[in-house]
Amino acid sequence: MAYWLFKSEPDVWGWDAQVAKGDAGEQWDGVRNYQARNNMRAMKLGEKGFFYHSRSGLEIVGIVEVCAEAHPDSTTDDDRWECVDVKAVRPFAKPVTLEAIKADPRLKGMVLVNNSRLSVQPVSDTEWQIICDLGETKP
DNA sequence: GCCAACGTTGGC
DNA sequence: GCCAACGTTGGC
Repeated sequence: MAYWLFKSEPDVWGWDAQVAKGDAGEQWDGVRNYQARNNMRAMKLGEKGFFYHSRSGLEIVGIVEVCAEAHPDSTTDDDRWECVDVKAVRPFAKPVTLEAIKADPRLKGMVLVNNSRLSVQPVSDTEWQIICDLGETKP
């Protein structure tokens, strides 16, 4: 079971908007980057990911779950781009800020720290556990 | 709002 | 196939 991290600017698509979609979820569209797309292709139904607010907020605010595996992105005719559907699972009791992640030596290897521009990233089991602990939220 | 870092494009 | 120019992302 792999873990992931999804980034979104809260002004465009934030946690509240995701929650409003309920269990039906919503497609994670608009990704136009091969690495991010490949990560989505690798996702399996039921896998979980962090929901991160980029640009303003800069913190992990909740947990989402993949509720549909990769399919064509309906926001473009370009068949190179695919997306998964995700639904909100639960919010973080305590959001985990980028600052806190950077400050934790155990999280030095995170993609979020080393390749901040990648919008859909893998998260290791250990990183998942540590961040859930920091957020006082069950994994 | 700025700008560094990164990815993509396209001329050669 | 190289690399300069350009566009975009995201932390600050």
